[in-house]
Amino acid sequence: MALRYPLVAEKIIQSIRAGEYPIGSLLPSEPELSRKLKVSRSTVRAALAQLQSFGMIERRPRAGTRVCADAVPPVYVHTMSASGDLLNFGGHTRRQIQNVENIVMDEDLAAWLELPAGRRWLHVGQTRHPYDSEAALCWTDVYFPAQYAELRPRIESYPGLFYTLLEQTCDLTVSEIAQKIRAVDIPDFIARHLGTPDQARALNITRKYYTNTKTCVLASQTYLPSDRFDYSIVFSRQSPSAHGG
Amino acid sequence: MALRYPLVAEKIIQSIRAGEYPIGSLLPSEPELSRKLKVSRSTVRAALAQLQSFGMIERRPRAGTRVCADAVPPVYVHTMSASGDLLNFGGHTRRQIQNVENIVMDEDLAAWLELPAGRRWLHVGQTRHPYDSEAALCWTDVYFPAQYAELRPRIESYPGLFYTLLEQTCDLTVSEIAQKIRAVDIPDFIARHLGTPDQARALNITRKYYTNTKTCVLASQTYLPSDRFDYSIVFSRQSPSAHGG
DNA sequence: GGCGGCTATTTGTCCGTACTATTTTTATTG
DNA sequence: CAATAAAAATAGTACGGACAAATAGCCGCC
Repeated sequence: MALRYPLVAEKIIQSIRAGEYPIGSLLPSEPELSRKLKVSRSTVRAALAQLQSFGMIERRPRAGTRVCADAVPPVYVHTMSASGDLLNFGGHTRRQIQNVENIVMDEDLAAWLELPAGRRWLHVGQTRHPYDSEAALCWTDVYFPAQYAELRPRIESYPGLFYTLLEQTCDLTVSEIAQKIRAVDIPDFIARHLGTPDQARALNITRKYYTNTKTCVLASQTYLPSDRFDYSIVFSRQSPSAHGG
Repeated sequence: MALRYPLVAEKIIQSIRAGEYPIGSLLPSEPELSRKLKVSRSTVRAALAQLQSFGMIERRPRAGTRVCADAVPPVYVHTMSASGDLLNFGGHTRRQIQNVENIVMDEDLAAWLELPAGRRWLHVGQTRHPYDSEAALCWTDVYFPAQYAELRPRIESYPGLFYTLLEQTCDLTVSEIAQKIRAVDIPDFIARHLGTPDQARALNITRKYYTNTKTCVLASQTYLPSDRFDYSIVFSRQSPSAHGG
């Protein structure tokens, strides 16, 4: 028996290539494809999931399916080991906690982090230093949900990354990290800690850590003065075999 | 409304950790889990698909589901589709070439791009615009090695990404992309093109494209004004091999 | 014990229906 | 004409049922 959803996927790909659904346009809706191709909506969805895994379409809930390529594009992968650290300071720096306090997230901070305002969080402000100097290299704000207050006594002494502490202590699993990089001016009080001139530029990296239920269990933002840091990644082209399906 | 399948996944993970389903053992069958957890088999399958993407279980048709880890392996993967574009402008912008010229790379530019000075390159300056406006959103400088001058007549009309043009025309394969992000001031002549105030901040993204012989065959840098752009990435925790639909 | 065949089991696939939350479009109002 | 409200459209989720195909274990048999 011939599986249907790969055939449906192939048919849609050929329609895209034939110009029926040009790049940038919306595909017909799932029920419409279901009627047109005479298969159930489940089968259409399985086919579209395959196209999505190929990177040929972008889907947005309640807004449609957009064509973004007419061929299976090469895929580049950046693999990041958690112990290998999310930034470039592997074991080259030590952490220095500057303050720990309970806060209610105000509107400005909530807008910047793209989180709901009004909730209570445990805020940790920290700096990083080279092992051979007292000079601060960068500043990080970390925000734990207030419900995880049990973490507080362990924060100072924990040597690893905070999200691993969270996973171990609170019995949860981080399944996704959303990261945003912006160019900003360094806030004055951070500039004083870091010894940078006023109006200096920095990379601001915000991260939100999510469980598989899409709950944000940790947020952080790091200020990297532009005279000391950049943000580098190497993407490698993945072997085509991984596409097999 | 609480989604069910992530909750089911979490419940199974905790059962595994609690020793109910030890590593190496078979999970109960899908219908059995469906009865036990009081959700439909579809929901069980969605949950197991998530565990599989985490690399915690192995599934074999008609042979069962085997537990192979009691924790999510600490690997985060960022998959970047090449035509699904390296930045956030999918099909939403059009390209406008501003100038094409042969240059010799001077010391300053070479230092910024971290490439050897003195070599000859073909430089292309371009802007990106929304489809419904003439206003320029961002600026990109692209540098081809001068030996690939055969590309020049095709640059204006080629609709896709330049590195794919390079691959097609010059019979080579890009196997690695090195990317660096920095916070900068927008240079004056670019600020004039983009209509941004003087001294405005921007993200500067430089990319170098390498073949498998570690030869740099393309370099680019993009200025993204900080009032219009950020750089977002989502890292997913999953087994690098698991990519199918 | 070893072999072969039968059977229940199990995942993968497919169908049709229903509901939800949000976006997009249309109609309405000031 | 702009702002607002209502309606339609859409992807995501969830349910329950059904069939296919190949495995694994069981039985009897030699």
